[in-house]
Amino acid sequence: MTDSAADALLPVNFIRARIDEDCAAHTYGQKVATRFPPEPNGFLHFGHAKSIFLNFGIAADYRAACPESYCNLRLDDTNPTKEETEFVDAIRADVAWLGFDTAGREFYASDYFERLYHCAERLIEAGFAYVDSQDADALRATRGTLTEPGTDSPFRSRSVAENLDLFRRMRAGEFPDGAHILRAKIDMSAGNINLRDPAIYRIRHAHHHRTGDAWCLYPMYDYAHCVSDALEGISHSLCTLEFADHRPLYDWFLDRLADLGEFTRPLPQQIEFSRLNLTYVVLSKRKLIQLVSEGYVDGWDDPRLPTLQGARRRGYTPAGFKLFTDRIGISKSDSLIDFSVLEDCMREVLNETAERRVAVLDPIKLVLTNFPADQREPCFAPNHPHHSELGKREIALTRELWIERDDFMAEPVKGFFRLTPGKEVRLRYGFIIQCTGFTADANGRVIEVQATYDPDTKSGTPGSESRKVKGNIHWLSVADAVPAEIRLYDRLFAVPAPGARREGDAPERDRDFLADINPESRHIQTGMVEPALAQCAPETRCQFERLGYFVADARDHQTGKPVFNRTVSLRDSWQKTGG
RNA sequence: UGGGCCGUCGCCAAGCUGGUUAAGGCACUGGGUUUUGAUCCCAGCAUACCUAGGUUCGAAUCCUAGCGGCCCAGCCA
Repeated sequence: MTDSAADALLPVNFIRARIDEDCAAHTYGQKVATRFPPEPNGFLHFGHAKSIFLNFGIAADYRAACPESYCNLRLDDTNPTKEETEFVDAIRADVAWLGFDTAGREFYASDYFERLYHCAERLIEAGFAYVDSQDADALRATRGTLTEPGTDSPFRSRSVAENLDLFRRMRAGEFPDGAHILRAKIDMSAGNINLRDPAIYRIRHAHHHRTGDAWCLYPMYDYAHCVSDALEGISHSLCTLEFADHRPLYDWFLDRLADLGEFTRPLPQQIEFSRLNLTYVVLSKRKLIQLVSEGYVDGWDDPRLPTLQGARRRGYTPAGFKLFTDRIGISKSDSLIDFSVLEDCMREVLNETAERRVAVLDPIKLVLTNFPADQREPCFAPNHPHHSELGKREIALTRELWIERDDFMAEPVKGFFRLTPGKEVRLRYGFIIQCTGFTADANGRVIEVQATYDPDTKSGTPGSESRKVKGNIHWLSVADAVPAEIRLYDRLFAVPAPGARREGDAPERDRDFLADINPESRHIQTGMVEPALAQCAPETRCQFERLGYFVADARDHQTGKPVFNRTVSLRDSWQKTGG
């Protein structure tokens, strides 16, 4: 039970329990083989991250017990009208970003077109498939409904010879799109609609991103997927719950093909788990496409989008996603994870790894009236409070400083313990100061705060600890601070379930998810940052002390012209309590 | 009288070949540390497992009947 500490850290779920048995019994020899099979018709989103860590994670973990284990990246490109190379490249990059090397393990369903075709002929020869010449409307009309059985096609009893001839001519390009399809001959009265003679092949005179114009006949998912799994020696084919109804079909194809000698047993087995649902976002491909194409966001990598590319630009980390997927687990129950769980995971990782820096997002000037105008007092700020090995850096304190507008209140509310007239506060890593006054413009807006500092209270000097003040605010010297573009992001949607019906809405009818977009999801402002931040590389992550985690924008940040995106704010129990 | 899946603490989630004090995490609450109202540390947090019956010495775990939720009628994946 307690073999090692490492065992205790491995995720526990029903899928791993199943695999444990197969692995121990060597059902599939010395391997556990999985695959991650996205269709290259869009960008990967947070839901895919769950699947990636599941599939690649299992292959990695089981190598200890079954050394030949692997996970394939398979591009499921069986529909030439929707798929593009651009997406393939993005998918590969995202998988790599999450930490998985797919070198030598990258496959395409389109690589198997010839083999798929061959197997289809075998199926026809064995009487398990036939060419149907009804049009799409007729097919729909004869499929039946959820409660009524379908009816047999008039073409269902064509001879093997005729089926084979037609199928070959379909491949040869003799027929236009839609003229015929190849169907599995199963049972038009099955309660499971997927078994009512499902389509196996359709004619599509279309250019495929990899096979070009070599084919005008393309296999359907249900057929291509299980065969692809078998060809790749997949042992456990993991997919989401909505495919559970397809499992009988998955097994039907493979069983028959195995009987015909095309595959050897044991055959791959499909296991379903529930997909990720997150509050305040949409994870449907259709809706993401709409948000991008209609300009509600700035592109597929907009930091507000739940795409992996967006997350990366937002400053989210692969380790954060790993923590998240471990934390939410794998099961078959419909779950709805609060977005804050993901944010907390990012905070947890960033807290450990991100160096601290100082930035003032909404600056007002603070003048230390008893501080000499020509003096520069060196102060030392540690780069990480828990990791002294990361060193410290010098920041100079001068007479004129920038402080956060929020850190001063002319008339403090109850519980406010930062700067306020007559009160003391510590300038972080500097001195204790006392507020002596402030000046406001004609509109009553504070434009400057005055204070005096106590030279005997410098941080790090003997005795400085003895004087306790509750407030502790960050600051930047006016002389040294560099202006920076700061992009503050909030949730893209204002409600937990975008597009969902709410109380008072007409029944049985969803609202337009676009109406739930949060108009305040992005604020761009100019703040001040410490000089070092103007020199850092794009994608550098750090914590702006007391504010949150930020990342130098991958596209727009330049040396001397800094641009930072807020990844996530720090937790704030002051704001939370309504202060 | 269609088929499939699910229902354990606010959110996740173990357990479900019957016998455990019903794991664990997150959130939350209280206390401690702290020059980030952050972090960190300690403590607390389901006599209860959708409901109602039944079997049993004993049921979250087995049986029956209900209730609730999700998915399926693409020549999409």
